[in-house]
Amino acid sequence: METTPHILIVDDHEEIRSLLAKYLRKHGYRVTTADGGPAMKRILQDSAIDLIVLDIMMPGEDGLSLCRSLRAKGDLPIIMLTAMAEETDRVIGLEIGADDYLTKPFNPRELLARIKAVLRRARSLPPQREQPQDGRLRFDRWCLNTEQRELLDDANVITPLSTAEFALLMAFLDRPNRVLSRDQLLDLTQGREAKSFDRSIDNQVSRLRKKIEQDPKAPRLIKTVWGGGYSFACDVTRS
Amino acid sequence: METTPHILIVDDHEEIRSLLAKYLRKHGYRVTTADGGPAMKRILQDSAIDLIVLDIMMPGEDGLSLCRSLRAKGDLPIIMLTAMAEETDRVIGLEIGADDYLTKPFNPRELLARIKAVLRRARSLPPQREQPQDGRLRFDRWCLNTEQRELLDDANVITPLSTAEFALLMAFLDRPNRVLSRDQLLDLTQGREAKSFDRSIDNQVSRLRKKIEQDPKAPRLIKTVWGGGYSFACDVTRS
DNA sequence: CGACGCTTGTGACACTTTGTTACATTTTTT
DNA sequence: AAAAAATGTAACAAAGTGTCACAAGCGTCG
Repeated sequence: METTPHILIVDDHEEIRSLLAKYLRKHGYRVTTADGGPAMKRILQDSAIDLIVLDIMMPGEDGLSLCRSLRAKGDLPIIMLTAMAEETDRVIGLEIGADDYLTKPFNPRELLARIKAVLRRARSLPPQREQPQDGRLRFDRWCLNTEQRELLDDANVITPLSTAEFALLMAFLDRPNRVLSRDQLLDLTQGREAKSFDRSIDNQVSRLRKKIEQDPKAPRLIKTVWGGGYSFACDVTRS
Repeated sequence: METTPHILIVDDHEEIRSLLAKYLRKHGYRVTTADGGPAMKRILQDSAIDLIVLDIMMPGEDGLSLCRSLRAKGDLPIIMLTAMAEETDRVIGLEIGADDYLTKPFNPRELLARIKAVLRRARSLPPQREQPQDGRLRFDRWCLNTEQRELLDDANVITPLSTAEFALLMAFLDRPNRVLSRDQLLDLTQGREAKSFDRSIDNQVSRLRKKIEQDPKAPRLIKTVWGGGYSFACDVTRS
């Protein structure tokens, strides 16, 4: 079940790309390279990339904005490379959301160590990434078919879910046993920010509870964490 | 409920400890310090630490082995400090499982940036931290299901607990038969510091006693330690 | 086109949870 | 014994939450 991590190197210098690629392959990784933003995006579309090594200094759309847009889409681990030693830029890189950075010139062995460290972190993340999920999530007495967006009970009777309810349930099922704030849920389900006094998540939770809880008044699956948000208190298995 | 991250600094040099503590506090973090492995372990038991800054060079059990043993227990974020500039040692630190490292002397501002980055990464992780076992804690005539956040009596009847009551009970159950100060309990349950004349813990204890004590007026489980705090006087078994 | 149904955000209101205050009580100190 | 410090808890207020009703948006179907 453990597959070799697939690393994407984005750098405009051919020699750096091939040097790093060779080194990382020698250490057992799968490596793909891209010479800039467009190539990177194409490859991300077509492959299951586990980590990106991204040069910050590139012609055209530069590394920083690429990093920003990557971060906006998902949480693919990013290690940034920078030729500048100035601390300011390094700090900016981290604040933008890179998981780590290295200053050129660097020892490939150190890059390797950091890749390991970052991947170790990322591996314990729910595989929410561009994994289209094979499609059946079981929890409690329910089974959610994510492809057909159907919720079946143990007698295979369909309970219809609206779009928003499905999105909310998916958000929970991908992150069980964690407290998710209303902001997070809003972001996960609709990709938008909360207005002031936004009660839409509360309502969706209320509606979802009515459908999946045996006793919506004493919810066992979707727990309220006072002052924190909600937590899906149930084990989820894929099949 | 956004709580301030609590950082533990482990270093045998008093001046470094106080310098870093002061700097990080100025930037809004809660800081506790330890002068070595034993103190570190004690503090980890008693507080809700979010991140450790760990010096690699210390007398006695050194930083590397401390890091290793920490990593074995859970995935508490670790940033290592090293006096050696040799790349080898830095790399070893990362390979052992530190999330990042800094070489002394370093700019506190850079430590700050790395703390931010590591915390951000850790926050999106499932809270796999010292989550003890599968989640059934038995004590007295009760059984607490930590996953479902349900308190059952010996007849399997559910006694509802509020979020704060559950957190308080968990703090006690993880540390039975020892005195916990109000400050510690506040930290463990809410990750915050006490205001002056803060009586919220007293109230929560009072409320919790009403639910789990047979005679709340003569508590057998949650004992008051006059001038010290409270102690959970009961054996707890996991199952 | 228009009526209908479904979905979903908003506002309203009741209810719950929680920290604070106040005061009685207990424990320690003087 | 009186005073001071610490604790228990009822009562209150503020903040957070559950959910009903309603309206706006949207597609369907006649």
